[in-house]
Amino acid sequence: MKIATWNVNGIKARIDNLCKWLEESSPDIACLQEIKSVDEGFPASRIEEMGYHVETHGQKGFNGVALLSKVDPIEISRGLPGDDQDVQSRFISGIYPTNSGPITVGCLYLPNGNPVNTEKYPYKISWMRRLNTWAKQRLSLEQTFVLAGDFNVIPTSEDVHDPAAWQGDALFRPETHREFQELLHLGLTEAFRACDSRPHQYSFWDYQRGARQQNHGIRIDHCLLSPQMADLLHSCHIESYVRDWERPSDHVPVVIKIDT
DNA sequence: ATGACAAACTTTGTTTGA
Repeated sequence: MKIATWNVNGIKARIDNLCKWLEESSPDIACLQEIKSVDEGFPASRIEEMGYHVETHGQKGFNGVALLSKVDPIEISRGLPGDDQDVQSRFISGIYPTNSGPITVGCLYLPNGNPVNTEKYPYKISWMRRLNTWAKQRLSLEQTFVLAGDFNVIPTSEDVHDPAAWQGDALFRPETHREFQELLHLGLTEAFRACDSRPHQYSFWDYQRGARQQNHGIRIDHCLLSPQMADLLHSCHIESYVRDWERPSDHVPVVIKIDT
């Protein structure tokens, strides 16, 4: 089965591209970020007509995440636990039946964190610690899960065109890398790197400065797998051609294939 | 140092993103 993550940068502006992509790529489960819509404004019916079940966790104007699936979920949970004051819609998780038993899919839009000298950066770091707690709890139960989404983390210098330009940026700071490594050290597998050792494979290109044409990108959309999920991993690839469609998102889908 | 592009709301300017 195919599980995909894609930051669509606005569902209302991207609905045509999304339907075209669902038709062509046909993921079994799709994690969407930055839907930038409240739940009532999400164009669910067009997606349902294509045979997908739709679950959203929206917000007015920005953020917002959604889970699309060919099979109905067993259970859906909205929001990342650990901070009752956090009103930003950045996390939704679902449990889905497969031939290999139930799997949990966590769809996340991790805070960007810039500018780093504002409250936005500590919010990012505390959000990463809450995500760590979420993962640790499920690892202790030996659950089969994937955390898929826009992590807003450039893992290494091989995942960015110009590392020097990103020094000090919230996506590339040592403390950000430390928190990302903490997640990996729990025993999670970063699917793309487990499958593909080539440097400079990107999932985001800025709209500005001809970044796509010059391949000035960054790899910030990731799939982190629990050991039980990593055992099922068949492959992982980035569908970068979607960036060249009319009116594209600045992110492209990242897809994992699982042997179930 | 920063914001050349895009999306959505606060709508003919502003906020946010990366």
